[in-house]
Amino acid sequence: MAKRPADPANGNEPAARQVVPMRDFSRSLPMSLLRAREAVMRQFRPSLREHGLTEQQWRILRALAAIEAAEVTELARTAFLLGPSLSRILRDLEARNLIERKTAKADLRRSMVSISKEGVKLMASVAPSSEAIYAEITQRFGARKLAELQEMLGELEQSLAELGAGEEASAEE
Amino acid sequence: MAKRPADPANGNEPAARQVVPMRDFSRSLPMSLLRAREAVMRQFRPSLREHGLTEQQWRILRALAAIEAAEVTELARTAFLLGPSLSRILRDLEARNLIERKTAKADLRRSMVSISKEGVKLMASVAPSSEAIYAEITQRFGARKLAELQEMLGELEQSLAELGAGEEASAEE
DNA sequence: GGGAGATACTTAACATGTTAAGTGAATGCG
DNA sequence: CGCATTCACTTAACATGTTAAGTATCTCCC
Repeated sequence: MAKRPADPANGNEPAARQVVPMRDFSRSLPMSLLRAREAVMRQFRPSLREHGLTEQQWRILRALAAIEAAEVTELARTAFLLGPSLSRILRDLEARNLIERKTAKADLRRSMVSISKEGVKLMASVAPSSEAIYAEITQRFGARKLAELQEMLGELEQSLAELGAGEEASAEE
Repeated sequence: MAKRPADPANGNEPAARQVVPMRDFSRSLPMSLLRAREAVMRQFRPSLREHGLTEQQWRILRALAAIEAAEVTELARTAFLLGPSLSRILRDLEARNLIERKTAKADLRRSMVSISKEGVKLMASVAPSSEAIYAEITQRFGARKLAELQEMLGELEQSLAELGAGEEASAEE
């Protein structure tokens, strides 16, 4: 193994040091978004946890609270969850009696999901602290800036929505 | 009661309809961030997938490519992964010979992780398309707006970092 | 009206997120 | 020195993300 010259600073022998040219990793857009979201969610998680809810379960309850009932697919779109995740979570929420399910009469494939009374009660117990946290975030960051940020995020989403739609050219089979 | 009046439109009986007052769900900051990030990652995932890498594995390789070697904890911070996730992924990356590990001589608890030659080779094969995608995103959204967005995201993170640090007053034990 | 294809989910399998507990090694202090 | 504490990581356990398959139902066209 006389393969490498001695390393002056320490006994290690790194295989590479900036061999592949790329942007600074920590400043990439995905990382920025990830970190920002984590910073926000970190504020909410403890409160949700106290009430025995995960972030996703909370999303589902919130989505359901605003409407009477929804098909699973529609709910997935609203709560921004993939079908399989939603399936599992609905199973658990139903077991906890937080939601109710009934298959549609007209189309036996569809099932209509709605929040139960217990679900509403749970939501009511979580909402105040959740709203308080959101208010605190808004105040810290600034309401105007927050609105601007959300505007930009929406535009970003728009820009990319067009992109991801019509092209599956390269390595699809 | 007669808790609820009959529902005129259909045979269902929803337990609640906007019973708990909350902001419009789809416009909450966490959702905006989640959707934006998903829109971005959707662009990258296919390319990574072709090379047999997940998003997180790619983050680790990128982080390692810029430095010679790093302790696991340091790497977790850089790649923004929790310890347990990182442990598993490192185990797998090591099995695939994409990284190398050696325990530090001075402190047997620490292990120094570095990217291997194979790892560098793999990175080199992914980087071009990854950079191209990033360039496309930048162009679509606008370089200036992108910079602004990242600036705001950083500020948001800052605002909340202070908040989450010094307070564990309420229901901690 | 019958069968091919599309739909609405659900299951399965594997990877990661998240919290708690475990393990071995270093540190500090009596 | 001895031992409790802290530290760096790993394992474990459970929930979700992600893709692929499976299942039942529905649609449409011949």
